[in-house]
Amino acid sequence: MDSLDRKIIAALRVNGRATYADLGRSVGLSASSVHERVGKLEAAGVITGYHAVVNPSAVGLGVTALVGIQPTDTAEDDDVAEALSQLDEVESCYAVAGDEAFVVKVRVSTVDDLERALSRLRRIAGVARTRTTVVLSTRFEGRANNASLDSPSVNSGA
Amino acid sequence: MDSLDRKIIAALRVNGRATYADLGRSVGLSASSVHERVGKLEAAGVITGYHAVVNPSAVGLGVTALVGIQPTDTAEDDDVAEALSQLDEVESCYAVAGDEAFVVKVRVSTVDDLERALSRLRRIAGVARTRTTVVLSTRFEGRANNASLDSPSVNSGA
DNA sequence: TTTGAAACTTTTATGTA
DNA sequence: TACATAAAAGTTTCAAA
Repeated sequence: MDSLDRKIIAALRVNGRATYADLGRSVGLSASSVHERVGKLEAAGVITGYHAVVNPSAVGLGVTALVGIQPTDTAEDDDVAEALSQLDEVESCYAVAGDEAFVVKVRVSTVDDLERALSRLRRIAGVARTRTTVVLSTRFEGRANNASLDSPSVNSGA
Repeated sequence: MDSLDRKIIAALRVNGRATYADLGRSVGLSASSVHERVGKLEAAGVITGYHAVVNPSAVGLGVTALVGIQPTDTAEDDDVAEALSQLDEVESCYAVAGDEAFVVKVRVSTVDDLERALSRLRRIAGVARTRTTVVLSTRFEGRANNASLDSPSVNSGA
């Protein structure tokens, strides 16, 4: 990964639909070179995908909550995570340090749906308690950290 | 928004670089019709952008933490949020209900960097205390909720 | 690794139903 | 709206450097 790769990545984080020709113009390479580099970045697992971002309210998901999951004494983390992944409302799932095993992000339409989702979460085997933090507004989300792209990365743990 | 729009959105969430021709094939519409619909979805603010997703470790951001921000009595939320947005390490910022004003997601290279980031957070005017939850592993993140796309959305709060 | 050229595909504007 | 068409643009492959 050199500085050109980092520039290409930064550009694709801003606009995931940028054409190779566009990218080439902005980094000073031919479209075919960019194509080659992007292919390698994808193959190396540096770029893991491209996704359209949708306004959650516009698709009827106006309610967001962060939920800490406290496990029972005998809970198997992997089983709990698997069960969490089965629930459509759970958008993200982080295994965390502390007395909670996971923190998940839940998105639903209404507070009624939130209530139902929480009761579903609590019924998962291995879940002892949940602690819910309701999101009042999303100030920003999923922003690129460009600090990491300005300087060569030491850690290539792809 | 009809069922075709929802299918197009779902497809673009899975693959943000799908061509209009691809999308047309998968929803049974011509490329030009898809182009027209996607343009409208973008203009209406339903689709807010397209982004490449990068493996954080591969760009040297292997340490993630969720940090609750407790405000001082006199803190102005908007000022705190603005200050949070100035920090590169803060990837997402949610205003929340409860005794914390915000929960933020922080991404850095090392625990040393995390320590520095937290001390930076605590120095923000209006921040009384922080509560940090270290992420041990990301089981999944930013997954599409397809439940919202199966049925017509009532809430079009774009 | 980069490039330009060639073959192929997609995009995008226009006209029509 | 949706579609077909066609010109412009982009993608992708490949041989050469």
